[in-house]
Amino acid sequence: MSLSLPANPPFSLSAVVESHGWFQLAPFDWLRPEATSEDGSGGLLTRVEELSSGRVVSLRLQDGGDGVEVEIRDSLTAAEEREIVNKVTRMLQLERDLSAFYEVVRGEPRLAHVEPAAKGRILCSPTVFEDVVKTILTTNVQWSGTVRMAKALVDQYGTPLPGARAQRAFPVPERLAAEDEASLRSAGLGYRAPFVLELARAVASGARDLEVLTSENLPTDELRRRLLSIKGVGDYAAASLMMLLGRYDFVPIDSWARTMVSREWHDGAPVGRTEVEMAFARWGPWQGLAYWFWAWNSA
DNA sequence: GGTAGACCTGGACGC
DNA sequence: GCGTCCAGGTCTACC
Repeated sequence: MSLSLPANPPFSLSAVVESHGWFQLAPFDWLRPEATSEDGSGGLLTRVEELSSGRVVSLRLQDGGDGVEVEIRDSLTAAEEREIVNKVTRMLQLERDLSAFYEVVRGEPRLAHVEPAAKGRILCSPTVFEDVVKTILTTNVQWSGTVRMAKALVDQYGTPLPGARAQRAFPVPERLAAEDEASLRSAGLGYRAPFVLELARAVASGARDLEVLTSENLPTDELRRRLLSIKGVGDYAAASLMMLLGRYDFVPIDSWARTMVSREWHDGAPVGRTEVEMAFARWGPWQGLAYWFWAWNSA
């Protein structure tokens, strides 16, 4: 069966998918546009997803009209279909309205590319839990390490797709909560293992509700406070997660951000948090997006 | 509130 | 091939 989901214009699947490196993390798989069409349009995003009913399905997402076309091999119940619609809507931020952002950055040459290319949406996971775990996996490690750890979690703990055991979903909190720290360490998570385990157990037990963080009614300061209360989530990780949650008031400042700001505005001299913050402060509530999509001189 | 050291791993480098 | 050093954010203990 297939589902056609509309998006707030402008929309481009490849612009969302390639907004950052999430598409390289299991169980996402991305066939770039040049691999799927002669004119360079399109692209195919696939992902194995475990539904709350316990069923595991394979999703194939492609550009479709004014939104995205979702193809699922199996027939679904109405509840399962609703769940997939909700998850895809979150993954691709289909309902995000970025017209105010485009208005604010109009006239800034380094951001002139965003609106014509339908950039501004950021690829998310279907659940906040998966986004938080993966963000913890980005800390204090090079990107190749994040890719390796995400793959290990999926390969070792993800529920397989029926008939294709090599294809697995991202493990649900209950699955990770049943493990012990040594097991997660053996998956290559290192010192992050207790952080991920504690989070999974808190979510599985109901002690922590992460999905409530998607509520637009939650004040930004309160959202940040709740994210920082998660072990393993510091300033950088909280700012990154806020971007995924549609709050752009903070710039995720990591070593790359400091390097790029240093090259762009300080002739390569070492810079700290303050200089990065000052570089994007003028964009106010959109500064996170301005940073994210800035066309760096030296990138 | 600010700071130092520990955490873990892969990659770069020198021998 | 082996050993050493370093980079990458966050936590905890300490001042």
